[in-house]
Amino acid sequence: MLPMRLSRYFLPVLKENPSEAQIVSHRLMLRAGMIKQQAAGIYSWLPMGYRVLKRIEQIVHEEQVRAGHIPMLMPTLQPADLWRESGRYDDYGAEMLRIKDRHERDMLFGPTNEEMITDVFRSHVNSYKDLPHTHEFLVLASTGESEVFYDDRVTALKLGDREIDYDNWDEVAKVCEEFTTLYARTDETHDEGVFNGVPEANRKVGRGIEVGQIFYFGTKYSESMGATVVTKDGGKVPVEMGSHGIGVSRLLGAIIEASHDDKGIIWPEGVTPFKAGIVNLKQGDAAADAACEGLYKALAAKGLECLYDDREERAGAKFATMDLIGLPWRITVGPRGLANGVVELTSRRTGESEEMSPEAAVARIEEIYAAHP
RNA sequence: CGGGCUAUAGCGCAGUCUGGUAGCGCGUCCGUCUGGGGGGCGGGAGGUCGCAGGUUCAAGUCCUGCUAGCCCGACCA
Repeated sequence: MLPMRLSRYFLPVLKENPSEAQIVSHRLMLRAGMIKQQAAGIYSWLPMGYRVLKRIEQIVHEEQVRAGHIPMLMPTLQPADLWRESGRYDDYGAEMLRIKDRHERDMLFGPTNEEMITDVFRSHVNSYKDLPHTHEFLVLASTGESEVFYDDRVTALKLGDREIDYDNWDEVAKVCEEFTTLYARTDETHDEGVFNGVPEANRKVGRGIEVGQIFYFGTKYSESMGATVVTKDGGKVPVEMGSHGIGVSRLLGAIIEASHDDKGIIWPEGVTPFKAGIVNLKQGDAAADAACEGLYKALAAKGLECLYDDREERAGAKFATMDLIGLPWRITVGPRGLANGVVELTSRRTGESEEMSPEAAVARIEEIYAAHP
């Protein structure tokens, strides 16, 4: 997508804190014009928020595919009959939205997809030969949004950098070992005694946000819904099942929780909605306007999506908006600097500024993002 | 589903106790001076006070019922 002029964009920022938002990430998303609440727990993603959401989704998707996932899509509107088979139609209470279609058939708004995938599976997979050769499921407790106690080495794991041969039992076992032996608990399951066994240098206590989980179902769904395969010796067994997921929108919130200050969001380069912001300090000044246009086009030519604040606003208002929405880099353009042939490149994270020629600024931005494809 | 809190202009709030002309800040619109961190001055628009009943000469304010939102819990992938 091309760079965007703020005067033509839709960015409804709020100067004051909405009263209903208590959590800092929620507050900042509302203030930065990323989301709009439509009902309890139901939000519209406004342009700025949508860009970040899609960006994170894309990263997660790419990594999942790299790890061997095969994407597919299942309906949210689901027939009640499948849920009756698994027994969950009655287990769920008012939490589940139940509806009837025009033929008076019972339908539901599926909060999850186990019944769907089990039905797909049982329709098309009959033999053990059709199954992938997975050796083990890893089961992690959900972390919740709470205090967490963990061994430092848990977060030091660098999974993306390694190649694993899933047919090699020893290799897989080694990874499992890495996951399952290190201590990592929420306050609900925390054991002070065991935690004290962790080397003191690695002992960490902090706030945790659940952004994903892994569940092991066993044969809960396969048995009740008849998802079986024929084994080597001709027998019939229900398949072992499990699931895992990443909450993309929650991940977005977690990033803000971890990366903000009192002025607003600070986007990491990898997920920022725009690579940089261009602030024209004196809209209508011939030199400033021309310099901004030049930057805007030069960055666009290099495929760098930036946001040009070309509004008729005071400098202070433009700075405040940029700080709030959190673009990691800002190019400030004004008559004063241009008289010396320079613009200012400012890091949102450190607040440090550096004066340089417009060409040098473009080169720097390009260089910075070469490291964040 | 339980417990607590809230509802007044687009947003943030006062006014409710003690009933009597609908207020403030921000935003917005017009004009003007400005122009390197949410600017100054002048002028304007904008509200069936969440909804429905009731008490009263009179209800934003008192009473009853409802609805919506927020927080905590329960539930859950």
